[in-house]
Amino acid sequence: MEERVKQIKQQLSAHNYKLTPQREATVRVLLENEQDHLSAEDVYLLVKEKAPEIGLATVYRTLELLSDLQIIHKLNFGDGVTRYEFRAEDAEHHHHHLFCLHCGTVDEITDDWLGPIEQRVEKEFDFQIIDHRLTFHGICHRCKDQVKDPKKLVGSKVT
Amino acid sequence: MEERVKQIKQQLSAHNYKLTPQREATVRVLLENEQDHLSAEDVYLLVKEKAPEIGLATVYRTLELLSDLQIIHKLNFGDGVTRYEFRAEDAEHHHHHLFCLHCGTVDEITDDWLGPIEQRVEKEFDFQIIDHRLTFHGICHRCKDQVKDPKKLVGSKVT
DNA sequence: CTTGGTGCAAAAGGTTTGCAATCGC
DNA sequence: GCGATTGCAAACCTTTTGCACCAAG
Repeated sequence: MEERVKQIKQQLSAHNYKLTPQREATVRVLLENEQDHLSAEDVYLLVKEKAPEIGLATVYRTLELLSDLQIIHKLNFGDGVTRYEFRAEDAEHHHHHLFCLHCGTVDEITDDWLGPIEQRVEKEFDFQIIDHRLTFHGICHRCKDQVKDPKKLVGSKVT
Repeated sequence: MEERVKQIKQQLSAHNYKLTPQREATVRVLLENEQDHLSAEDVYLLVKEKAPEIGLATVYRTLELLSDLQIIHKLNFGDGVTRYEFRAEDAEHHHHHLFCLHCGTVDEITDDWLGPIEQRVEKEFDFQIIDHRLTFHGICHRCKDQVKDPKKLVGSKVT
């Protein structure tokens, strides 16, 4: 935990940015909720508990900064808000998401199925892959008993 | 073309909706630009050429309706706008997107690599898959000569 | 008539920006 | 003191909604 904060501090100063108290509070919230895929608003509310004076704009600016430095990832599941997650140092290309259409929860899965697929895409379509997004939309194990007609969930809000 | 309009008309009336002139104009624009992944604004501007009196809200309502009836798909590549594409009758689970981080163009590729992967996910994570999204982010063949440092494109606007 | 559909303008919701105040060398 | 950073409020942009009006059975 502390090492990770320190490491991020170094990444920031390498680009001439400071780890201000607001930025540190934001980073810590992100670290403490690493598997939650928080939205900016979520982060804001959590940071406020520790640093009540912080403004929403600062949170947005911090998230943007961390994203630019590739410390965190922006995610978009089409439900209207951007979410953020830490970038795994190496496993970047090997983790995907399970988005529950019923409760909106995002679970994470890890695997490296896409390696061979990416090679084919690069070759066959002359497309230089930098990153990918693979998300499965469906019903999570927590909701499966509550959903009678899954088809109903398809077209609606989510992209 | 005409058959497809007719077919959509039937799908609408099956749910007690009419194919009004505005809806028909919208559908035709979608059909005529089937591989372009248009945004609502794009559709609006194109429809206006044929039916200048149409309102943006009607376009949104029509797109929402078509999406609810699962005639079209909403897509979101994290660049701030929702895009729309026709739902292939059967190949639904077998097409993916190549999103160019430089020019924003979306190309489509078809394949069925994900079948076995989906089976594993359903089993291993007890997650009932309804749909998926697989998008490769990178540099398309049209842009590859203009981009010197692809890494620069990673964190920025796009999720 | 009556119901569904439309256009317009206003509202909503998430995100960004301008600017004056503030912080930390 | 000076440039970076912050908080606030206003602006922005896409999408949704309220409402009066229109159109077709």
